Amino acid sequence: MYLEGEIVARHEVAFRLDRSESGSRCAACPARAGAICAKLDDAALHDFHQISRHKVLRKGQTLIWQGDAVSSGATIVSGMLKLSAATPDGREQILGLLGPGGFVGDRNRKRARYDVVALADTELCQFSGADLSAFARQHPEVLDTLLDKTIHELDRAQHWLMMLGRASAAERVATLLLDFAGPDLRADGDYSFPLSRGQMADLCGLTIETISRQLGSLKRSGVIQLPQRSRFIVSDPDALTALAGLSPATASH
Amino acid sequence: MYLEGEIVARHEVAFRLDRSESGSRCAACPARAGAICAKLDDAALHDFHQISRHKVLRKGQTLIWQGDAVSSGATIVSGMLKLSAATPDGREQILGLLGPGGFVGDRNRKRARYDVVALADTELCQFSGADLSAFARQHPEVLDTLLDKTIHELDRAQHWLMMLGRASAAERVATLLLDFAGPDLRADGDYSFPLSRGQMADLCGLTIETISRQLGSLKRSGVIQLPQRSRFIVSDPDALTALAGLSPATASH
DNA sequence: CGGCCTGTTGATGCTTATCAATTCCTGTGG
DNA sequence: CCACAGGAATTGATAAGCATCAACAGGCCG
Repeated sequence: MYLEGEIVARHEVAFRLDRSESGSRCAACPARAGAICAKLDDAALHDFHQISRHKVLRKGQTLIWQGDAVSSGATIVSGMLKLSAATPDGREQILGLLGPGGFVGDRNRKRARYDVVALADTELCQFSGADLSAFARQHPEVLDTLLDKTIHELDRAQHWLMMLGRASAAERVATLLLDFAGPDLRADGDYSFPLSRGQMADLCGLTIETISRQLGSLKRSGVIQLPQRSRFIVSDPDALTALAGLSPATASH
Repeated sequence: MYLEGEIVARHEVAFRLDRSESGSRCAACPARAGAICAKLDDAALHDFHQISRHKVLRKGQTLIWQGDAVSSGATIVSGMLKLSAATPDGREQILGLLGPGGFVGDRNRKRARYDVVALADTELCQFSGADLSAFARQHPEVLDTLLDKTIHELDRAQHWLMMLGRASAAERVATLLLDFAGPDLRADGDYSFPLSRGQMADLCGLTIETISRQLGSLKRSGVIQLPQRSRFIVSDPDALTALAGLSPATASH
């Protein structure tokens, strides 16, 4: 199995670097600009590095199970995590997605209210809750950054509240495509779906079939093209934006 | 108008106290235990009091309009605020409710993404964004408390994401009633609706008619009684809890 | 007593879920 | 390299759930 071999190799490299000259790995960390360690100076970064532990998740692996006791937090170095809750009868709703720089795991909470699953192979920088609390007491700038990140997550959640509460299927899918396209939306731009149809459905509060139909509808009306399952081309960005409706200033992600 | 007279009187009392021996009012503040000033000691509380301004909103008044520039924050002393967003064509979704101790207004944000409206006569303790930032730099415990509160809001928002994305009308209404009843749910307990049917609809992502029908259905099946429009009695708490479904451990509010 | 706002109830239709069948990729093994 | 298996996605038919439109009832204030 090629993939697994690759992952193990990456893990070992990470582990070796982890034990090397402290802080050097942090300085080169691609996720640092957006992570809770962003505002730390070199000395503080050295200390912070001491309490961190590198961890690798393979695509599909679960970091935290809904209902588990949680006593740690982690920054995402690379990859992507999905936070999702499920009802006893199997309905699932994605509560959030986290990319590089994202922070998962809340202090003060005893039991996880949602599953945390890797949507792609993911590297984490993990901390124990106690270590993180102690560090934050000495370095309030971590709290400051964490507060900013939490507020940002709250914004995103509120944006989706509006979607799930009041938007039609067409509006939800159009908004999702704009989200996927990101800030550099342009005519004939070629973008990829970071999620499967099923995951898009769990995010939008719809079914796979409805997602598929809405994409088909957008394709038939010439707003987008679907050259492959995992890619889309935005032929008419203005039309897509108009379909998304719901307030002009709703760029999240 | 009786109500208005009462409000003006309260406002003037507040104003006089505001100018009196500093900190004394804060010490007696009923909202303090849950507010961002909860962890401040007496000296810090004195300083904090200096940058605060008392403000009173009448029921129905708007504190912040969606799209407005915001440069201040406020703690709710008494009353209740609604955070809601509306689409250009008039659909509204409530994004959150804040009671005493709640904090409204986000640092770093240039424009409000939602309206903030008083659902009842409301007293606020208001701060300029600059003052609050400066104070927080010197008293990181404010950041700490604010982070806790923001995480709590995020939890609530995620709980509602699940509701709006995956719950039926019956489940949403049952959950709402449990929310209203609070932690002391008991058989034949008598509770009041803090929201109108329309506000409940805006919170649940439903219409007024659907809310009314679901309440009627619960009444007909003997789970609740509706002696007045603004009150309900929970005859069968277990049935109500079962109807709310969606994970046993979802007490918010 | 009477208007008016809020809430309830009823009839109908649209939107989206559900169930089912088929097609299309993707990647695996021959 | 090609064929094939198996999951993912699409498409179709039908039904459930909720919205919408409309009429009516009940409080609450003047």
